[in-house]
Amino acid sequence: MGMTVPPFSQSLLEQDVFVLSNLALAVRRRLTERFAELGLNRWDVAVLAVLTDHGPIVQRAAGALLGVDPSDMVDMAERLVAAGWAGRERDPSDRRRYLLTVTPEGREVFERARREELRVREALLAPLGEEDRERWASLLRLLHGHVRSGSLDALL
Amino acid sequence: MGMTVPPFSQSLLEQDVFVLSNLALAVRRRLTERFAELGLNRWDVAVLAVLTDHGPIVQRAAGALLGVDPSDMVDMAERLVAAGWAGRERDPSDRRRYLLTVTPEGREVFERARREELRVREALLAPLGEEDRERWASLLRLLHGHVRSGSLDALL
DNA sequence: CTCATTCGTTGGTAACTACCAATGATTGGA
DNA sequence: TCCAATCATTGGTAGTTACCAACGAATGAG
Repeated sequence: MGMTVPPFSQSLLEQDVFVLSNLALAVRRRLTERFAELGLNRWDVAVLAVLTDHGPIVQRAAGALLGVDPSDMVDMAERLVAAGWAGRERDPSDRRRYLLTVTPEGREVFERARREELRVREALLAPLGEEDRERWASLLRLLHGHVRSGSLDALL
Repeated sequence: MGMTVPPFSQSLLEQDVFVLSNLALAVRRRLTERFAELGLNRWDVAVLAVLTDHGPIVQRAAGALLGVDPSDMVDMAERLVAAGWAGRERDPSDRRRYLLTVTPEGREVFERARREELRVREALLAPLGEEDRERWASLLRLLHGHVRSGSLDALL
């Protein structure tokens, strides 16, 4: 029996937080590998998502949406521009600002990234039936919203 | 309305892998903070769990159980020994080896860590009813086992 | 016009994760 | 006895994430 993976300690498997982190890390790693095959890293995808959803957007604002420091946005934006996935132009009405836009090529590669995410998700949810998939999706979003709303802090 | 957290892009929220990663990261951060209040980092807890579950264990084997490089185990073990949470003795039958054991103080601090995990878990699951909690726990472990068994690789 | 503020940018720090090569002490097999 | 393998250890590299201070260019308020 191909037991390639080292078994964890029972004491760790009892900790939901540990299991959750471990699961997320493994899946994220998979997806990151898939993204890499498209020449994308995770930040590329995140920024492309923001540009796709929020039309032309000021570089600083895009960073704020992702919780990224303005100084760290510089290279991220530059990467996308260099790859031809994003356009960067001075805001005519405020020449300090850069307006970032997604290019057609950017939309295309982002679509491919979405499809990769779907494939990884499918592989993850493979052992689940339709009902369980819906429960999982529902619980996942519920908990995510709960945590992001800050309620978690209040309860601790 | 305290909207302190920047809203994510819809395109990112549609990606389960992203949501999962984000959720796990936030919860893990919380727990890491709690651990820090006990003077513990995440590796301390993980190693203590291994020592608790697998009696006296060879340092290298403990590392293997956690997927940690032998060279990286050195400092982790040293930290626990210095804190009085673990004992480290040469294996009488093979003096190359170190046998790591958890001390009573180690068991105690690990128990406290477990309680912290429970508190963070409780805060996370606060919006869920009893039924949903069981569903969540069940799905979480099912998916974790699925991923760790390597089935995910095969399906991609 | 002056001045405080904003924006992008440069450059730096710190912690963490994940490797890898080499070495001395020790072991066990040939 | 000799030699290959094992174990802990040292020291090194590389990538990621998350900060922070400072600066020039540009803006807008007064």
